[in-house]
Amino acid sequence: MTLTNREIARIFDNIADMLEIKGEIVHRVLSYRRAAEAIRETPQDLQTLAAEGQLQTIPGIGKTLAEKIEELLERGTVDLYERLKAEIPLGVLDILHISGVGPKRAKRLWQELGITSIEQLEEAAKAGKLRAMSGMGAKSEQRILEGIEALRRQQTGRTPLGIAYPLAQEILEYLLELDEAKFGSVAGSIRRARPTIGDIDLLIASDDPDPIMERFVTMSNVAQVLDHGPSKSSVQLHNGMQVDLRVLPEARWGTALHHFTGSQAHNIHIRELFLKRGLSLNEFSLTRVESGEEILCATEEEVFSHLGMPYIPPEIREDWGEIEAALEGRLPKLITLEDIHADLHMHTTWSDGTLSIEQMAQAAYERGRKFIVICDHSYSLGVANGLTVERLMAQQEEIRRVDAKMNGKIRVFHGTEMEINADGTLDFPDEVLEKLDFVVASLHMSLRQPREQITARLLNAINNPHVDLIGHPRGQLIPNREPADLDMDAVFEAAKASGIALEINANPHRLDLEAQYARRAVEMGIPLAINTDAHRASEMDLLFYGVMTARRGWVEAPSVLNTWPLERFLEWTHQRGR
DNA sequence: GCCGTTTTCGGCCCGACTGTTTTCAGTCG
Repeated sequence: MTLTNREIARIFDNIADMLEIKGEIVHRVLSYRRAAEAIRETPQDLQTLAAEGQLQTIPGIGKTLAEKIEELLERGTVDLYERLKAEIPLGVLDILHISGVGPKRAKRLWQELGITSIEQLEEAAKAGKLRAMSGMGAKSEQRILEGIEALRRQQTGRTPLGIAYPLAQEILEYLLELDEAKFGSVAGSIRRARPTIGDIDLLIASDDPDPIMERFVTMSNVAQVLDHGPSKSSVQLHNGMQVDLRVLPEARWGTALHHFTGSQAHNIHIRELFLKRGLSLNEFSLTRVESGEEILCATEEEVFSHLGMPYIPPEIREDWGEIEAALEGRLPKLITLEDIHADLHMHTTWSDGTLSIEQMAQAAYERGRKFIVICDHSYSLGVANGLTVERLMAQQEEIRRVDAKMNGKIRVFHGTEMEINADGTLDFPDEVLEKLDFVVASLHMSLRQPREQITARLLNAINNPHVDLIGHPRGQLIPNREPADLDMDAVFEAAKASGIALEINANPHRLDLEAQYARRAVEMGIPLAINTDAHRASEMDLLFYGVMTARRGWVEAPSVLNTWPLERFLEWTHQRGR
């Protein structure tokens, strides 16, 4: 059983933590952390890359780490890790996750008090044993206990974007009600549209921060105030989420928003470029290193312009090549919400939706869609009241009737979201599929099959000439269900060969394909579709999550079926054998 | 441990808040 990318990343993170506790130089530690992060973001399997000798093409992976990855793939572990584990109990690493405990304290707690678990630490803190250590007092003890509580409130590590984003907007709007607050923005990973969010970052422009900070730390949903200063405050909410608020003067907005949007890797790269030009960048300004002269930037555009760059959209600020692209004038023209005028995957009461065909058509029309495809489930998905062939054909009559009734305001087409069964078979035979306007095929069941089996299932659907689109290809549910163990390289190769499209499912619980896979699909010339998979009218409003995900994947409008004029869309489905 | 339009060796982004340190270390983002 070879290790997955995620498991290898986790081992590198553990190695980084242990090296840090040992007091290893910080840059060696950071190398492991950066490598772990890069591995998590890599859409290809490390195994494949290793076989091709391509591991060092991953940024942050050099000769040494490439060898360690190869050893991990072969043996399941690596000498360094084994030696470190023999030296430092793994429980000490758990303690590191407590807010207020870093490597230095974790090491002293372990070595001076023999504490190797969160439970032991809690017991010692409650017994007042921590204050015996130099540099630790009663307040530190209390803070650690609060940190343990905070960790327990935080049940799952990261929060889905679909929960964090509306919450962040709500808090921001509440704070902006104050006259002292001129304007504000959500920043951090929400602004970059990461599918899951660690904490909420908010930024407000003001010359008088105190009342804003006061309103922030006294919000009714605050469980605990973590920091409370004039420029930065942090709280933890009752739901476990941490929210950071920064307040800065309007004249410094550009540098501030850029700084707090990140990513950290992007910021570091940008700052290095500035340093080479004799400029130091922080959240307040640019500073000429020699003269100390300050240059204020009120907009992000100004920040980039001082490097001779165009504006880089936040969704692609991950140091995945956007800085080089900006310098060379080849930034993508990212797709926008306005580019989309069709939705090719939605449900009705015929299967598990809540509205009739006509109601969904009307709701889509009200949201400016020019055409939609009704794709209800097929019969093998019994829990969703999937359609038999007979009901499917009856549905077609109803769809034709509604399409006629809409009188050209919006076109309504007939499709299916056909089940790809556990044995790889499809629910409808070719002669049925031929009668439909559009065919989506999706995996819902037996998602934990071994890689070869589940990949073969999906390839069977991809290779069927009547299937136009694979719905939510990897089958993940954010935050709790991992994607299926698919050989994505094989999936992309097959999709390329068959000319099929792949979906970016806009529902924030799915966001599937994720950005890095969407980017790879586009690079290979595979068309995409961004669909809401709506089961009710309100879910049509989640389309922007799909668009943000696409933007993260450097996707441009021409690659996306939903941006095409109707004639071109119909032509494309025709060419696919209809 | 990575990496190279100043470098294959010697660098590696930058600042806020807290607590207990009488001048700063630790932690965090």
